[in-house]
Amino acid sequence: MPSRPSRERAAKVTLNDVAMVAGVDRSVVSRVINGDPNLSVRQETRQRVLDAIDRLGYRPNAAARSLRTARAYMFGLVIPDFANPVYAEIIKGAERAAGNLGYGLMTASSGGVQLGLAHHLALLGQGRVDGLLFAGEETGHELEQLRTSAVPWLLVNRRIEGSRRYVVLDDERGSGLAVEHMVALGHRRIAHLAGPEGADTARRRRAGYTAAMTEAGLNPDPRHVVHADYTSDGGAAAMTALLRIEPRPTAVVVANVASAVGALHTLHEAGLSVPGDLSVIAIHDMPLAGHLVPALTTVRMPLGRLGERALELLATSNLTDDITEVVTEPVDVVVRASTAPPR
Amino acid sequence: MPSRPSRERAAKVTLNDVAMVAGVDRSVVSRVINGDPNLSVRQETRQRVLDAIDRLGYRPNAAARSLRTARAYMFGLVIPDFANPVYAEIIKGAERAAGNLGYGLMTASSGGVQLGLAHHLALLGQGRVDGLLFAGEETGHELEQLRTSAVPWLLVNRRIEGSRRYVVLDDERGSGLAVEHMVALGHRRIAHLAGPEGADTARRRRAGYTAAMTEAGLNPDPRHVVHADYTSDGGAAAMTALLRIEPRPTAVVVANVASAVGALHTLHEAGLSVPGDLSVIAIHDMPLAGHLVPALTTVRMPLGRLGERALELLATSNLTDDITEVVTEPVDVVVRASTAPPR
DNA sequence: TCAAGCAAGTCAAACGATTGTCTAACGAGC
DNA sequence: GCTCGTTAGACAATCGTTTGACTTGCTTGA
Repeated sequence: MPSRPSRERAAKVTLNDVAMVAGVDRSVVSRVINGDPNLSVRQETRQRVLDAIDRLGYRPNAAARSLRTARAYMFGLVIPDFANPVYAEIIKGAERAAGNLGYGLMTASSGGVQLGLAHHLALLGQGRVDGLLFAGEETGHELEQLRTSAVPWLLVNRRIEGSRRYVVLDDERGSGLAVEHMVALGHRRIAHLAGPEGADTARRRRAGYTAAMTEAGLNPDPRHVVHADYTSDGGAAAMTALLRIEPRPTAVVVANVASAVGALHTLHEAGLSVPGDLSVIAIHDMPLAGHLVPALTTVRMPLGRLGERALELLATSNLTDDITEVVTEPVDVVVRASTAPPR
Repeated sequence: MPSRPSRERAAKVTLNDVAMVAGVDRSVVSRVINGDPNLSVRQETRQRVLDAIDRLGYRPNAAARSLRTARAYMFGLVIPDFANPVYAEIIKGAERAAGNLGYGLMTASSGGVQLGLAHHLALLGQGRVDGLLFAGEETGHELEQLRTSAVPWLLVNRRIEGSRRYVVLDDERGSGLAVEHMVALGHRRIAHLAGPEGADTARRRRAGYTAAMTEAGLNPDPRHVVHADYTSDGGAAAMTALLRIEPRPTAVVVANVASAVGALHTLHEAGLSVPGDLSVIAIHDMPLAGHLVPALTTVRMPLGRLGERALELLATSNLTDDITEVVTEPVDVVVRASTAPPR
């Protein structure tokens, strides 16, 4: 009868221990575990090995395995801030893709600890992960360090000057659709509450806004573009600034949901009705949007797919390959209650 | 002049390579890097070593180091869902604490991939991390597996039957304060929009609600306690149910912010005013709360401190120690616009 | 002059797993 | 009875670091 009884101590059990108990060489145990096709064993021996593993509660040592095989079966993802729900979607997508490939994914944030990229590279060094995804706010200067690193890396959701390894979304199209939605409703004075001036995503969304305005035959008033920092506070402040402009815009395309939350709050405080006095649309969709007051119309971007694709590319690329991909999957407008024709 | 020029290839550089270039034994390089006090070396030699490291772009191999020292200088944290902002605060706290101790923290989610704890244990096995924090939704059954694991672990923000290793917040006090706030405003029919029935945090918050109601001489109507699942959708549905009760409560203590978002939305749809018709307070504070419409009164709980403390305890505990700590740090009411005296 | 002491390193054995190469035993075929 | 081919597993090198023990050549004190 196979030994079902409780496994033993939590002490360190190695391949050698298992081999002793099973009465075989440790190489046999290793091959049994890994299903090595070169191994031939009797069924009975194999069972002895499996029983020993079970009874001792053996767990392979990841460090030893990584050292020997030069693979960690683990990828890393560095994001700026866990509180930003945009990254949650990206992480989920990347985790899904990693799981499908039989890998794990570990995420760390660069924002909290002010130690920067160098810290992460030191920690993640070699041997800990097989590749690194950066969805962060690293400067070009910091990325310089990546060049001397032996682990494959890839920028997610942002490009950086001089880098030829990135995956991004079609942000131009995202804000373009937002503008088109407003235009279709009959708006002509459409403002843009943009992201931080330095950010690549903000730049691309702004470009999409401008292009779509021009395409619609509207000449965007330069005062109608204000920058915020992708936070609720920033969005609130920027909206306050927008409200001072005469004539006031009748619609605003907000660069992300967090800013839109702040913007809606400002409008409420100012006694303005949405969408009565002003229509609001934001880039990126997420569950929160549907529950805001009023429910927020958004442009749904394939953030999960972005994370997924980034990981796939990372897993299959050489360190020296160029990777410059735009994930164009579905981008569409989710119409809710915050947009309507102008009065 | 020290060699400033560009570092070289991204190929694999080992301690041996550095030793060759510097003309010393690899043990010297190792000791220089790690600041071994037993080493005595001439300043000039040390500099040769440092130059070689710099020139070759050497980065220590984490796997080899972990294998040899049996320490990974890395902790792991498993959460159920990155989209839940409550965990963001916990993660940040834990990352901070890890950084202070010279460790890294890697976070993974258990929810996305439906592989469960076993998968994570296999991946994180031995040698990859020095300890594991679980802020998740593991069942007691799953935790059984932890018992055979050699890596120290700790439950965060939840207890589980039979486990003596956890850190939690004072959730009783949190919802107690919420009730007291409502009572102080003059409310008497105070409902509780609770969390999922099975969840430990929900149970404790509910207990705090009941105790505070009793303490205030109010006999809580059992129909005034409804359960939701900590999501916006759940909160919306539960609020709908609450509104059907006669006489209607004048105040509601919501178990978390996500549910409160859904609840506010339901109230808005129902044409009820907050706080005019109903006052709303939620457990946990976060930036979003201040920007909702209306701005949400909350009970601020020290989530960051919880993560921080959990990591500290994990780092300093033996696998066999009991750890049963309640983080009681500041818990206070953040008054915003969603609560007022009853009409 | 000699031993002791110190400075400046060197040597080599681990850590735990993987994997290419070997070997012993056995049965089949002639 | 002998060779050959399999089967079933054993052997041992290796991955890159760390670290206790050891060596070598000087200096110093008596």
